[in-house]
Amino acid sequence: MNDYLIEIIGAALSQFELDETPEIRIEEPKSPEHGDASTNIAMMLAKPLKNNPRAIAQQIVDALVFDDANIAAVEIAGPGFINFRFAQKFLFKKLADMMEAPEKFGSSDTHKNQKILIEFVSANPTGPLTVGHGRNAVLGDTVARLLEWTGAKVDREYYFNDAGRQMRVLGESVRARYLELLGKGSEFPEGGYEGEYIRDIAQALVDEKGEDLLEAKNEDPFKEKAQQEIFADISATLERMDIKMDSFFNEHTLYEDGKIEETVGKLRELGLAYDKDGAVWFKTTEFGKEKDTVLVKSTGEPTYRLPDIAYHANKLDRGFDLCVDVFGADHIATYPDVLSGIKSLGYNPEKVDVVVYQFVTIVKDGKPFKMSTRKANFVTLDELMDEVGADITRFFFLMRSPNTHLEFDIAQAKEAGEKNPVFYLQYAHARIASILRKVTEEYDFSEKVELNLLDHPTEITLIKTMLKFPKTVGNAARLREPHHVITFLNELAS
RNA sequence: GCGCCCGUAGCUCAACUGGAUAGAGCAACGCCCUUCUAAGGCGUAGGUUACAGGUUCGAUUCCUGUCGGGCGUACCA
Repeated sequence: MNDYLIEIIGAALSQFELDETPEIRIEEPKSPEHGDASTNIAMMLAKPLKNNPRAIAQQIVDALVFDDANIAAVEIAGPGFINFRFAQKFLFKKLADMMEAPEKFGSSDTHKNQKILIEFVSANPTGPLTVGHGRNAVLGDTVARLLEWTGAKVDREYYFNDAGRQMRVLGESVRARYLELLGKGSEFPEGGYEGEYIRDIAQALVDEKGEDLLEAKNEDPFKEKAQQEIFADISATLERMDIKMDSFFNEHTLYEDGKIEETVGKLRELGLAYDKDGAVWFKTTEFGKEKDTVLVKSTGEPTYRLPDIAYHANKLDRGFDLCVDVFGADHIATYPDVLSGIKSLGYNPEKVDVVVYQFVTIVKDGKPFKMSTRKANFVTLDELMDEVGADITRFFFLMRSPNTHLEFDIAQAKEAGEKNPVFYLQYAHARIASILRKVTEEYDFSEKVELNLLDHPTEITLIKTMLKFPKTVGNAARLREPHHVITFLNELAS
């Protein structure tokens, strides 16, 4: 429809002698009094034509030639808007189109033929997923679905690292609990993981191996067991949320392939990496940063930045047209460095897109619930789902724009009445389903349906609202902001 | 200090990326229903969009500055 409007307006504009035709933009007015579509073109032309907008609008309208099967009325309003009212015939035609393939309604091909990799969750296997990971997981999965709906081929990838300091501490923590369980009480490592799940893993080891591990030379067997158990736990949690990963990428492989070395080497050649104080530094000052950053510590161990750069290069090497990363606000600092890195290596940084989300606060009994991972009084994603269910959990995580802080009110989520936005929508769905069931008992829909009977103002409004769905999906996908869909559903249901 | 994000009704958040009269849900207030409590129904009120400038026909939206909050600013991830 917009294309049609642009076409007829464009034709009407030919009466003016313009050096440069401004872009004709079609908008949907907020208020139904202002019609179904609107353009500000007359206001845009006020300056070049040195005439007042309303007069220009009048000239355009006078020259407008249109098919009255599409448009019922054209009005000039306000400072110079030209408003169009769609003909009912047009709406019914759209409605009929929609009913041709209802399950595809809203999908589009704006990302057709695009291969997109979306990386999310990416929690290292040091403990159960928390609510923070939950927002990440749901956001990532939903953005993936939106991209699929707009025609893309999407791969979901989980990036993790089972080496490194964190995992060592994890192994030590398990070992300490293991010794404790066998009555050989040792000191608990400083900064170790205190969560109850560590004890469970240790218990599993005691059950399996008895005292065999007392003589273990290092924490490796403990680490391995922990990783295995925790990963199983994470996978189960994701599955519970109906999230399926296509691939898991272990940071390890970057070392095995020599990609880490290669990356440093290339950066050195480019003069962007240098040695100082026994460490290798990345000249981030070249990219507008205040300080250079460390790529490889003096211990020889890389910081996370280096593998991140190598990983993104790897993703782009795999031929994806777009790589989307989902991560929390606390990780934002590495992002510019990664972009600088891959740009230096000759990749197009525009192929990397980041969805950043702000933190989640759990509100319990009307008060924010303070969480600390180290003290293990965090709320796990599983606990949250135990409390309110998987669907509601997903919904609440999507309800808000990613870049605002999210308050997850447990009481509201558990509320079974209309106060709970999830139930509000579910009721709407249930009632429609019930009407459909009743109606299909009495009527035969294989016959042609007389859509013209749907001429009550509320029915027209409903049709118009429904027709906004494809645009909503498009926006949500493009902006990677799933909450637009929820906002839409609320409008539809009300 | 510097960087990113945010500041909208009492609270939690929308506002289709620059449009016309800034919208929902809680909470509040009023009425209806009710043996009481709870729930429910109808309705009302609630705003200088943090503040000050700027850009233009038009700003919650873009730019600058100020104030306030969150997150970073590690040879942690």
